[in-house]
Amino acid sequence: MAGRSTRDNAVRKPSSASAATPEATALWSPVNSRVRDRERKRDAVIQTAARAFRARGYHNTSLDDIAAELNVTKPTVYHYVQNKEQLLFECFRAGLRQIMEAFDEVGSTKLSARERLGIVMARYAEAITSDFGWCMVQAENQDLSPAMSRKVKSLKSEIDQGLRGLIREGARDGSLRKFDEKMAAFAIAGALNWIAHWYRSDEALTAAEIAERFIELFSIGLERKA
Amino acid sequence: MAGRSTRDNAVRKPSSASAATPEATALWSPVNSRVRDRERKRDAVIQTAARAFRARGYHNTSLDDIAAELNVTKPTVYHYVQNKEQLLFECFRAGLRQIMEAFDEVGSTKLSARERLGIVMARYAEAITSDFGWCMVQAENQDLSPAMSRKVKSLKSEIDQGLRGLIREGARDGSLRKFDEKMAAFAIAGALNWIAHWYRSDEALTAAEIAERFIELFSIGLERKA
DNA sequence: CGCTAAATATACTCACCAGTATAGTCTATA
DNA sequence: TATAGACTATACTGGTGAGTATATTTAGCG
Repeated sequence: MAGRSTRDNAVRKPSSASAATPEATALWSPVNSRVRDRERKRDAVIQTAARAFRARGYHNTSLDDIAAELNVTKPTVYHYVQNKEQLLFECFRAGLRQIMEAFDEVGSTKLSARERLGIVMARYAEAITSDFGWCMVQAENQDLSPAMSRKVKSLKSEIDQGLRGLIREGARDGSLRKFDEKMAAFAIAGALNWIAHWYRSDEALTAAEIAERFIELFSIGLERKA
Repeated sequence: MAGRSTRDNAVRKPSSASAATPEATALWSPVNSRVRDRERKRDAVIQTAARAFRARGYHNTSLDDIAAELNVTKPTVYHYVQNKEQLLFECFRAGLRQIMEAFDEVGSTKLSARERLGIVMARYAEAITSDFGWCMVQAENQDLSPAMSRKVKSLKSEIDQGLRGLIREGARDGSLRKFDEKMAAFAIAGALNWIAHWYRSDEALTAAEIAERFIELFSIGLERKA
């Protein structure tokens, strides 16, 4: 659908742009517009799968369902992904990427660990409320082959280590008090991941507002100051 | 297995206990020992299902699997539960019960809301680390028929309301500061529920120890006191 | 002992669905 | 305009697993 309409006007640029460097020419050559098109379609497949998985669950969504939502048939879906499992994995990875980006961005700043943790939590919440976020949380190991499961676990562990790292740094730079990193990271990740279970798009609060409250809660706690 | 061995010695008590009241006699009559036996077996089915679901996931566990683990065949399982969905629901309910009991116990004490919240959280953590706890967390709506889904939702909502209630009371009795109840309840429930995703029985910390740390975290937070 | 009901098993049905073999169609390009 | 290959569809296979029809055994009970 989106692919069909974008393809036509992208096709014949190269003939007029042959003065550019070979690399640039290659970028806009028809064959590469096809490649980009393919990627765009692939993304659409993954996005549609994510929405379907979130709506009905992974096991209750057949590839025929997904194909139907894309107005194509099953073999077309298989033309873009190897199998259903990989589809879930791609959804998982898309959600993960958003969170990893937050760590990357924040890693190159001079902010205190506490401030960085807050930023990561906000981006985390944003990611979790997306269709991909749902897949990230739900992509439980039992749905995946051992090989995929290992991959997922190691990627999830990166997030966990990122959180623990920030908490540890907070103890060093004095912005956070000393506390069992592992438990703190699990508590924060749990609270954030759980958003995927209750959040609906008609929710009164946005992801940013939810994150704001969570940050306050994990910062100063619930106990009344004596 | 368990059913087979317990049946034999439970069967012929009534003959020697016929001096008791009719009610007591009835309690120990063969027909009632059968009833109790049936319930015990049913519990065994549910317990086994919970363990299997936790180990391999709901959709990757067939009723043949469960039957095999009980050394019986599928129709026997169907003799104790109506269908697979109900099996999951019973597991869910077993986990839920433990948490509801915590609320009940704590409701009749004179403790501060903060103290009561701590006790509930500890029992909650305990429940979540059990096989039933896993089912409770995972029994997502997409696995259940609309009718069951509604039931599950309303039961889950009771827990949520219980948590919110304690937080609200804390603001009244001065043991907790004022804070968005809904978000606080979601954060706490999320952190606790998430335990089911990472906890393994060989975990260094017990459920009680995890709860202890979570309680501290949610009480005073991570921020270093200025 | 013989009847009744509970408990369990054998041996199916039926639907669903992941994945594929095969054959068309369209498009860029030589 | 002929060809290669990218894309998509039709129509299948094969396996799995929920649920059941039916028979058989076991245990209580008059």
